[in-house]
Amino acid sequence: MELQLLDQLHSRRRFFPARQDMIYEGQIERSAYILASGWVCSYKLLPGGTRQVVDFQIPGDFLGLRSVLFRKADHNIEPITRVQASEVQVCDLLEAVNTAPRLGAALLWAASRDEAMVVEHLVGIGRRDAKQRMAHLLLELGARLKLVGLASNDGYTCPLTQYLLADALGLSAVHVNRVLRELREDGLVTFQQSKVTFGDFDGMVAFSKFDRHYLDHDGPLMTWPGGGPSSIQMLTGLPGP
Amino acid sequence: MELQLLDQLHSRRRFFPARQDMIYEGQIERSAYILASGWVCSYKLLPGGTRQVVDFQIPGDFLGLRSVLFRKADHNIEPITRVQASEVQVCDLLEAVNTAPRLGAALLWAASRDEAMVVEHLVGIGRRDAKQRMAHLLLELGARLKLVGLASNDGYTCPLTQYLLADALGLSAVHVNRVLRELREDGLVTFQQSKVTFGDFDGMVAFSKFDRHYLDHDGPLMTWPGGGPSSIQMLTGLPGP
DNA sequence: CGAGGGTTTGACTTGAGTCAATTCTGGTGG
DNA sequence: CCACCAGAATTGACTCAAGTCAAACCCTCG
Repeated sequence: MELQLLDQLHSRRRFFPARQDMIYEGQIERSAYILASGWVCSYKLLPGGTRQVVDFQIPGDFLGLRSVLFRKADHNIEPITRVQASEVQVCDLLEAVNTAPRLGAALLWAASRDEAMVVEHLVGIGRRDAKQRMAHLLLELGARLKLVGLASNDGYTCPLTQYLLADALGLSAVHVNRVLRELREDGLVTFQQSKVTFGDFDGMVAFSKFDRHYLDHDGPLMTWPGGGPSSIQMLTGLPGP
Repeated sequence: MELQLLDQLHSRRRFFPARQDMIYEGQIERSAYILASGWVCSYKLLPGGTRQVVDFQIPGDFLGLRSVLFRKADHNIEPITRVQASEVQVCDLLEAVNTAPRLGAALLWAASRDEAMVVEHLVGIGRRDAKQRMAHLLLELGARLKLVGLASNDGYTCPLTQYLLADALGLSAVHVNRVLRELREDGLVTFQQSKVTFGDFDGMVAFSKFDRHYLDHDGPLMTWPGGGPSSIQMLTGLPGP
């Protein structure tokens, strides 16, 4: 029954060209999306023109939850590549949650997982140096992509520019370039031609003190009778690894 | 009826001495708290001994939601002062949510508001310089304290040390001291003897580009029939301003 | 009144930013 | 198929914000 509802949520599938905001700060019409293909980033603009990328989302991610819950979106969401996504409208979502309370639990859990990721990002920017931050980010993206079958331990395809990396890591684009060169010279990772290639995966993990624990908290605490797939997979309909 | 449930949540009231963790990373017993008096901070430790304070909580704040939803707490929570708080146990919370679905909506909304605050913090650390970050933090704390009647536009009592400020802002304690001196010399704020005193409130707002918008998103989208108080106030039982 | 946090300051170092010039690349239209 | 262009990546030289180290100082509370 919940599955049926989820199918409905997936009904309105749309395409978005790169660089044209799907959601912008202050927007009133509220809708969320489930990413089917392509990458997007959520960011905030500061007076002064600089911006801070809060997170990147990849296929399978649910995005814009906060813009649905609040009256107005409090951040922007922009496709990095051409993107295919299922629109989820407020009313549908509300209805679904009312009909299937466990879906609400899954949402709450998903929101918390989101927050955990933002917290990890915060910690990185606050207390790690540029090189570690970069290594950490590349590993995190790899781990997340692997969950949906888009990466291996060797590496993955990555459409991010050095400007985007800079805005995510709180660095300047120039410094991003220097840091990437250092990592390459250390034989840890190579990021060229839109490809991330790990030269020494274990070395990366050790160097960046990467602990993927925060990515895979177990599913929602209100367990499904019969122990189905994790809530996030139910939500997004993507297969596991 | 919901009110009755909330009363139950407030039943187990406890005291905690300063500096002794209420929740620590990896902890299995899961419980959350509603802060009645005193200040606490939630933080993460990094290998290497440094730490990053994610947020401070003040009376009326609900804390530890993520530590309840996940199997293990993913961060630490430490009282800064002696603290009085009502313990909320997982089972009670679950029961309450099951009995009153709207409470679940309120929780979801509260979690999102939390995330919005962390995002704002992230943006600050990523893209604002030390002086602006400090000004912004002092204003934010002021705004939040005013909501529960603990601050005026003139200032407030603040138990934070310069070390705590440093760990929150991603700075060194020494630099925090210098930045506070500069702000004082500019006539914007004074922070001495555990008192924050605004010298030029409007100047502060202008200088730090403070926009309190993110603090007061309107209540949960599933509105209470009859339009009662906002969910957060319902949750915490504290009066509005 | 002494001790131990917490605060202040100065002197020096360093990670990261800025500016500016080149080179590389992928995509486009002729 | 190729010349061309815009955006992206690279690199060097210089600057500056913030960190580190170290030494006082100063509350406050037992």
